[in-house]
Amino acid sequence: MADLHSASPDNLLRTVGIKVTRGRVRVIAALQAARQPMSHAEIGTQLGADAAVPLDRVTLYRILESLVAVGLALRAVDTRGVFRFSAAGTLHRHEGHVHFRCTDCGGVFCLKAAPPSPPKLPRGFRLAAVEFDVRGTCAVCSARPAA
Amino acid sequence: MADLHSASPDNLLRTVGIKVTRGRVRVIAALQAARQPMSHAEIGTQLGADAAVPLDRVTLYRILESLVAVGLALRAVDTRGVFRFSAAGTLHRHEGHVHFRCTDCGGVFCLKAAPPSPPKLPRGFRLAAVEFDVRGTCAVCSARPAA
DNA sequence: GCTGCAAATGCAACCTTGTTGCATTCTGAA
DNA sequence: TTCAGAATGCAACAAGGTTGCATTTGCAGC
Repeated sequence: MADLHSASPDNLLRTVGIKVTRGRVRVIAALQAARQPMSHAEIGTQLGADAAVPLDRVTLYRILESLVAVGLALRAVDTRGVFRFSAAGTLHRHEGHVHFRCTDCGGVFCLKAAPPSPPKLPRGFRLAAVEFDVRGTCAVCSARPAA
Repeated sequence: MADLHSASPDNLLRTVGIKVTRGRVRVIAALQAARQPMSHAEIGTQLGADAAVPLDRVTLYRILESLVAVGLALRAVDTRGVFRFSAAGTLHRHEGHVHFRCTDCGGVFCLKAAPPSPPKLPRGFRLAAVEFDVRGTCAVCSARPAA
């Protein structure tokens, strides 16, 4: 399985089976190059500066949405309530392990730990998904002095 | 220091040294009565329904801001990027168990199961909170035929 | 290399959440 | 009772995010 950081955007898109468009390729490249999760505004600004043809605001939202849907990107919320996106670490589904979410930068990190088994539900309840979220401050943000 | 849950809103406000106003009293009462952190919109709706005189939107923001500033309320961001507020000290109530979120009606139910222990973190990471969210359909919504 | 269709895009308008400025009202101490 | 400063209400604004719809484009099938 391809590594999401070294693989080319084109191949990634083909692998997951969604159309290869210029916008998606540029967004994936930007996310791969970023060291920190980026907000929608940051991605838009960077793409606008990099290319003669800026990407439409709404299209960017929809591209990010589609990337999150197929697992190529991760979405988190920072302390100001703004969505931040990052390239997914690996191509395998994000069901088999646990996420650490940095409440400062919005980064999502995949932990090695196995997720716990779902608890017993009351009668009539139907289980759809289990999410084990660990929150705190990542190494980079911990080292940085508080703003 | 008085218990933040049993103490009357009036006393709490006097204790921290800010003015006792009708708006603040109502907001604290609502937060104390809530079982879950409430969004600004939820508080506004509830106060509007409870009283003949609804609280101004901006005033509610400022009341919440002042309560957070003096430590009577806590502010967090939910997964949709919306601020949620809770009476200070209520958080410990929700640490000892697991939540089930109904994706249909949005209801939150507290399960009896004990939450799993937090996994080992990489070097430099700081743990703040662990959230074990189970999602699905609650008994009522499961019984009801799909819309 | 065409063709057709679903998917993706661009544009405009809109909604929600949160903030700022300013005039008015109210709290609480003197 | 008085009154200064804090709190409130109203209007307007800003940022982030979503929806509807017409147009363009990727790509599968021929």
